[in-house]
Amino acid sequence: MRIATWNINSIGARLGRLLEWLEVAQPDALCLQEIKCAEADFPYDEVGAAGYEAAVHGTGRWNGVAILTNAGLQDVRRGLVDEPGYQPPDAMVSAVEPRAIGATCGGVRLWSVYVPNGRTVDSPHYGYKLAWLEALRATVREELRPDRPFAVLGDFNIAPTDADVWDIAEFAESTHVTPPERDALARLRAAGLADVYPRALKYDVPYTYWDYRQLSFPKNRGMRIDLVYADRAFAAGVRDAFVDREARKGKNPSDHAPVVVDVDLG
DNA sequence: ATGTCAGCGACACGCTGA
Repeated sequence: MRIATWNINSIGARLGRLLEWLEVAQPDALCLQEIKCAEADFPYDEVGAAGYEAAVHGTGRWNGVAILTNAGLQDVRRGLVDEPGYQPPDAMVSAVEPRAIGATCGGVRLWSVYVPNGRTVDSPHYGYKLAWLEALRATVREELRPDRPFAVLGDFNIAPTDADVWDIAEFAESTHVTPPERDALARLRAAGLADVYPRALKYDVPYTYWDYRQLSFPKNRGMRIDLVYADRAFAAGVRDAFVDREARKGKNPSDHAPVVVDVDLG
């Protein structure tokens, strides 16, 4: 089975690139993040014509996640256990955002997640990020079962180690590299998940994201923040994993590249 | 040089989020 994850940065702006990539890469399941469209507005017909069913969790302008598959779609679950919402400083109430969806595809349990960015360490969005990661851990603990392979794939907005950013000195005051964020990843691993580390098809480190600004992609000023966290059964079946940086090239790319995993599951 | 991009409300481009 080929299973992939891709922060597509708007399915409306990227539908052509998505259909082209599905044709070339032929994944059996694809976790998408930042679709930026409501569930009812998802391009089901175009994706269906390419051979894929879609489970979608989205409300419109921001965020939004989906799982596409040609291996059968079952037991779709939207949102996390006790998922926190984001409460902006001037807002009266917090709002839960569409950032997580789970589904079983061809016997494999998959979650597509878009972890909150955090913005800055002193922002309320940073605390929201940490609380959201705790809810993700609770959900993983509830979902892990011995009878089916399991993986959480998505944009975690955390670089697991200093080597996962182009220059750690540039991140002295930044989110994505702080100990509390990395501790949250460590707790996911302690719950029974392993980081499926992909091959880089060029350069040394398999970055998955390059900012649109400052020629970051040609200069390879990237970050590895799109991760595949797999349980023991899934991880044991991994035959190959790589970042498809070709998808970051050319006209109208997303700022993220897909992570592709080829896995044999009994 | 912020060497960027997307969506929104509104219909020109500033604002927000990344």
